[in-house]
Amino acid sequence: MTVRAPAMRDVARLAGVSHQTVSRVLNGHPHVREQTRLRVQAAITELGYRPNRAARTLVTGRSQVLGVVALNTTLYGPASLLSAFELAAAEAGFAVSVGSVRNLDRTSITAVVERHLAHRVAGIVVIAPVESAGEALECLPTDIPLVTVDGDPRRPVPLVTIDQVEGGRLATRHLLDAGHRTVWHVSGPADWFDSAGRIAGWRDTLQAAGAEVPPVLQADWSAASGYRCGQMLARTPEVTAIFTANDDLALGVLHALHEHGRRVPEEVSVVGFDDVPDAAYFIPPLTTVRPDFDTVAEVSLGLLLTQIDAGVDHTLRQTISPTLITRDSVAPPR
Amino acid sequence: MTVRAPAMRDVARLAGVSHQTVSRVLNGHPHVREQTRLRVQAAITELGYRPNRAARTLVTGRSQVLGVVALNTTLYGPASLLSAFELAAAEAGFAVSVGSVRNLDRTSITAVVERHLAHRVAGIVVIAPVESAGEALECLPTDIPLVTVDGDPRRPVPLVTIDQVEGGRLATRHLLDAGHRTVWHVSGPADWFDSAGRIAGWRDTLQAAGAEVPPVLQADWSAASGYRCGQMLARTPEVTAIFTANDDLALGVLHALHEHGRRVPEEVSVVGFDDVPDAAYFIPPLTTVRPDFDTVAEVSLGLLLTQIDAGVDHTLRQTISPTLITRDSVAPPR
DNA sequence: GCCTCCGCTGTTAACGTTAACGTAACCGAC
DNA sequence: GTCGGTTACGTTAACGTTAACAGCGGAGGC
Repeated sequence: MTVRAPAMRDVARLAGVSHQTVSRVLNGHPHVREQTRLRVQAAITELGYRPNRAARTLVTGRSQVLGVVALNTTLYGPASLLSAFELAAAEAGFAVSVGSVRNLDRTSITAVVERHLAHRVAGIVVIAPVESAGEALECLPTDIPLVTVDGDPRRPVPLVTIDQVEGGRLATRHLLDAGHRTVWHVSGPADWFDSAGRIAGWRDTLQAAGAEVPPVLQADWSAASGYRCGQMLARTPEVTAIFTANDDLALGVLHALHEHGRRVPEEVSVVGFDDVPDAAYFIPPLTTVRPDFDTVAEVSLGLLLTQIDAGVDHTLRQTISPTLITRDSVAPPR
Repeated sequence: MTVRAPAMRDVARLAGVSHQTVSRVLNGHPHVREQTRLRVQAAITELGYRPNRAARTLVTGRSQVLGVVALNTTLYGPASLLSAFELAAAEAGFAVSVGSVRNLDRTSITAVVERHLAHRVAGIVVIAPVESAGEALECLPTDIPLVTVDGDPRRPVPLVTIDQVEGGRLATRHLLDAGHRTVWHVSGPADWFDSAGRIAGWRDTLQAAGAEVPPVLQADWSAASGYRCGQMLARTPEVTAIFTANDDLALGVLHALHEHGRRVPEEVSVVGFDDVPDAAYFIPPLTTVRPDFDTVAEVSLGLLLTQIDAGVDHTLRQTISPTLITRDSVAPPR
């Protein structure tokens, strides 16, 4: 038989005060005598008292929990983001409840959001950079703080995002600067905003330089699909420079190139995106674009917290610029 | 001014019943007339009513939330596990609150657990396969359902784990069967149980075969440290077979071998662990050991749920066997 | 000396849900 | 026709916390 966990009134009784005074001590209210505060704190530690968040949530109407809606937390990008966000939230005294979603469809996203809402989360972060996520957000109660990460740039929702366009530019410009006449692109799935942004940056840069714009090779985010695209690219002699929408795709491309005996970077240059920890040990070490996930996490948490505290919806959007990491996979064309 | 969210009594009033009847409908209790149930359900959808989980938690004493304590959710293994667990939990009607922890030290692990306890989580999963996590668990209230994943095999706590020893055996035996006289090992950090298990399996197999047991090269989990070990290995002519404790390490080793002009698999064979999605596109495609994270997630959730429902602590331990995935990085020695 | 204000503390009433119990109505058995 | 049992509800009382307000001293101003 387990005994009931100690509640506020038990602490109060032991300290010889009312439960309200205990509450005041716990919440750091002013107007509590130092001596009383100490007595209460002693009682708390003696009983091993832990405040019941559920009761607090019930009476205040808001929990100290942040809900996250994430798409595929197995990928390096989302996983990094989630981890960074969780750490930042913990520092601010918030717990994080993740709701992964298997599919991109609207109903499953809505279901996850509903679950968060039922728990009366203080705010929601949506890390689901696809069209359907934006749609699902449309028909949501507007009275809850919400931040979208890598979401739809056109939607009137607070948004913090990696500057995908800038990333695409960085990669493409780097290859052009190395002397390549044009750059081929292996993109991510069409419905991801990440893909669209990177394509836009790539295309812009090409056009601004007066270079020919080759057709986009569309893949998913996997090395396997990168490999398939890479096989086509490897067979096309005029291809000398490739920008892939992430590092996994780059690995697949690298592999296909290797199989076809096309040497990197001597014959073909490759630039990736993400700077996964492994990228420096690809063969050859991969030049890539590094998004700063820590900053994205901090900024999005900040946006969420200001909404929670002030109740204001600034409809801000913050853009974090990525940086180019140069390694050995780029060289001038022969 | 936002209006108060509808509560049970609002639904009850609209449906012309008592709030208790609404509760019964919501919880699927029997003894509710079909007609009444429909009236209530209609009222629920009309008002857009969402039950308040906090109130439920308060009165029942248990929330429908599972707490996870995880170490580094950026690594492929933990990320996969977490994602799989979250999906499984959602299906069972549970939300998942993650508590990442930056360091391995006991206090930070305890802090995360305390946070979960304050939220009155229904159960806790600890995915922190290091010594210090086990210690932190020692001094925890025993009245909360708890499952350890990849934890300390010696501790009397329900545990579900990949059979690390078997994985080490699988890899080593495969290399021995290919004709190698012995197998070198690049291990993970010393305080991880994963490392210890894989080392044990490797050593056992070597000894059972009467092969010489080379010294262990200890690394962390990163490709960078794999590369450093790989450089030493590459300079040692008698090395013909290497088993690395994960695929990232293998990538680093592969890279070092390539740099030193030692061809894989012609001169040196390599086997990894984890089967990350990229492994099939390493150069050469990596033979590796695949743990079944989905099963681990399902089993650990199952263990947790039986503890929650029955209140029993079977102190079970379930071991999930990994499988060998053969690709091109292994060949007979010359 | 009285009135006011402020620092400190206690009392009471919510918050929204479930558990426990009460109460009709109905049904079949004897 | 009474009795026990079942079905279909309603009533009341918790759960543990915070908010609102009340009270009670003592300090300071007139």
